[in-house]
Amino acid sequence: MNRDEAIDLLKQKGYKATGKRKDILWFFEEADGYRTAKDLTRFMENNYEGISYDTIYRNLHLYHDVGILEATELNGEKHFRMNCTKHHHHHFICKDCGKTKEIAVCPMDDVINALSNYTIEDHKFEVYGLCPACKTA
Amino acid sequence: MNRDEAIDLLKQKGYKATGKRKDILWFFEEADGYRTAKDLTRFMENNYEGISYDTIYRNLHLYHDVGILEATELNGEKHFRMNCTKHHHHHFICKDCGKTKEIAVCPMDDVINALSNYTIEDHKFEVYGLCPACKTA
DNA sequence: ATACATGCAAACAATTTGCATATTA
DNA sequence: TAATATGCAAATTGTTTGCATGTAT
Repeated sequence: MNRDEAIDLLKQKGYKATGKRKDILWFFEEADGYRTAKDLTRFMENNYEGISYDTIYRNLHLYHDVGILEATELNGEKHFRMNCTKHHHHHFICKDCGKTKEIAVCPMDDVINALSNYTIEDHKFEVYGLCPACKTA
Repeated sequence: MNRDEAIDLLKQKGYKATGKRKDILWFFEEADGYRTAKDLTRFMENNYEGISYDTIYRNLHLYHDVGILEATELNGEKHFRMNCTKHHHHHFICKDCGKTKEIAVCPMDDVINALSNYTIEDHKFEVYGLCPACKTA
């Protein structure tokens, strides 16, 4: 999902595409990886007129509910990134910069049989470490 | 890891095996699944003379650092369970009761090749849903 | 115009810290 | 006894809420 698609989705669901909301989307589009509420706040302070934390959280929740953002826990903090659900995939996540790389492998096929009497609702497969750039630096 | 092994490990590292610490281990051994700080506190209030939250958190951290407990995020809350690192494996986790079931599959072999210039430090593969018992209830 | 969004301030929850006291090895 | 653990109270951090005002449609 990119910024424009997200704005369309918002409008389509009856939410307003305000300036702050567009800025937030811009931030995540540029980030291309996982970012915290604090990262976002700092960005808004530096590049725009600032934003209050309640608005940050309200919009992070909204975006997550609507499916614009996806969330994960990284280094003990909640992180968000633009959601891409066009095709199912998993991520390598850099612990340093938060950037992600798609992993083609999904292990669920092998698992489903082994859990026949369980109800599977969701799964998470994530690989953590350092990306080539952060590895060098 | 069971309670006695954990106590040995504690002593071996120079920590004291106090009454509260043993109670905490007892709780997690019985639980056989993921539990929150609040779950643990409630247990201590009901079954022992109670415990203060600071002691709860100090010991959860200690146990996690030492490797007695492992942690994960479940339903938006931090959960802990007894760690078993004797053999590498992953979990199905019941969103309702927190109990876990080992999964024999680990997808990492397939992934390592695809990430040759990345430094892989860790990975997480978890399947969430309802266990047979909670499914019925 | 009107429904939704924002900021402010305050509430709330979760977690951590300093320090005095109690406990284990 | 000497080092470590605990409780208490207070501080800190992260997140949420009510309400008045501002803004997009």
